[in-house]
Amino acid sequence: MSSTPSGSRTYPQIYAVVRRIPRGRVATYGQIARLAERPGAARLVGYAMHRCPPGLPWHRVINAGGRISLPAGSTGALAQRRRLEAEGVRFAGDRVDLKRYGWSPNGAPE
DNA sequence: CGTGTGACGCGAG
DNA sequence: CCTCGCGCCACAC
Repeated sequence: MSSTPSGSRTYPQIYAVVRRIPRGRVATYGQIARLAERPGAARLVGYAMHRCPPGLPWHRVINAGGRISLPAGSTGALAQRRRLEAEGVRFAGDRVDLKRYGWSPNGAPE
């Protein structure tokens, strides 16, 4: 237990965390990495998201700056923003207020 | 079986 | 506000 040989479990773990993000809320890569028991591996989350399987609310994952990481103007970025707005997430310019829409893994029911 | 790399994070200048 | 650089880990070639 203490040493969770997550090893190859890392990806599934990341996906599991992303799936837990409630609708209308967003989580940052670093936060997900931490919840996936891989603190500091934010890049891994990004890597995992790049390979995200279908059915995953990948659009609820943004960077710590509250911005969409995908290249601005790219199809993915536009799709992500559109989905978030469809869930009630408002954008301040090209940024999201994490204080307001940031997901609290501890108990914050929406 | 080694190297590079990437939807990141953050301190410093 | 910006840029620069290091750390980080699994996966692709």
